[in-house]
Amino acid sequence: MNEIEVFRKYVKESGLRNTPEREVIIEEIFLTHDHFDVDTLYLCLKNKKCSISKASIYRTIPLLIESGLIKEVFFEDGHMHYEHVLGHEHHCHFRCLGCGRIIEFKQDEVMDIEKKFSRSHGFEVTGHKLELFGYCRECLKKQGKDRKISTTDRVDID
Amino acid sequence: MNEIEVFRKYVKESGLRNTPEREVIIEEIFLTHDHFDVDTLYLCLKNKKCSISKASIYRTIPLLIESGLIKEVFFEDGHMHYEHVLGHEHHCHFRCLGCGRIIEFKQDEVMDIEKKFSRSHGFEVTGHKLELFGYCRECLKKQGKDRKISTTDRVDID
DNA sequence: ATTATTATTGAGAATCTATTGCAATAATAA
DNA sequence: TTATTATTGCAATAGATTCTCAATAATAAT
Ligand SMILES: [Mn+2]
Ligand SMILES: [Mn+2]
Ligand SMILES: [Zn+2]
Ligand SMILES: [Zn+2]
Repeated sequence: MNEIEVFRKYVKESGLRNTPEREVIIEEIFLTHDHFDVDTLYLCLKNKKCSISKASIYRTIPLLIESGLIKEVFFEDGHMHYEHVLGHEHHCHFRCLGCGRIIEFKQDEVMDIEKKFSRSHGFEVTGHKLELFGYCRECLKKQGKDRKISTTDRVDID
Repeated sequence: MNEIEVFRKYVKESGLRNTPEREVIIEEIFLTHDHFDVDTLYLCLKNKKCSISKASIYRTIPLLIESGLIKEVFFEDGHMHYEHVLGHEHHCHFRCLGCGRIIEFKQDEVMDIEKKFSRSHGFEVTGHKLELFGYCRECLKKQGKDRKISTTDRVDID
């Protein structure tokens, strides 16, 4: 099932109605793997002459989250940023405090943390969000500093 | 050094000026370990007759973050929530999707993830934010469901 | 196909959060 | 004590999101 089919199934089961506007929004979101926000999505569609009102975009986003197509990634510059989920492996984010760049990385160890916490508390853990902060290599170079090597660090770089 | 002393040092070194308003804000924040937002902080102070304008609170928060006294914890209900840092051990948060409750927990394994990422990318990692999502025991009971036990789960509960 | 029902749309108004301009005040240094 | 200027409170403003409402259109029923 692709994203459109998933959404059609979702609206049917929820007693909602599908519309061309919603499918245009979904198609635009799944064109790239980039993070996005409401305004850039709105302007993208506007430039492509398939203009959709901001109200409709704001009203569609909760449906896309509910149907598992997208999720919130981070809040920045006064508004939320999203990414699509379907067909995009789960990953974590590193944010460079110097240049603002976001780097994605996969990390299976977080699953162990989920399980450990779930066991010890008797809770059901359905997901997580992990964000690392720091400085990317370019920003470290720019400052003339190399990465701080901690004493517990291995010396060989893999 | 307590929080007031840390802040006095910070304003001196930054060429700013300390004020009674700022110290009242800091004292209120460090009265409890609860998460807080601007509005509850504002109303708390208003009720205690040491009213301070919202503008001053908004202007003070970046200074408190910069001086390491507080940090952003999560964005919810359309605005940011904070917690104080000094004298409060670093921890992660579990958010119950049923009742909205936030549960704090400590988790050293994230440090390993930081180091691993730092080594493999040559970045400097200065911090992280880990949030788990799911359902707390009370919410699972309310739904008549127990926690799903995955096949990889150990059976003995520690 | 036609009709009835009602969810959805777009435009703008309203709301809410956060920032900013400004005159009065007050913290620091001279 | 005086001079300098950061800070304050208030109100105005900006920006993000939600809401109102009339027109439209997706679905179900006939
Ligand atoms: Mn991502
Ligand atoms: Mn906390
Ligand atoms: Zn960078
Ligand atoms: Zn709960």
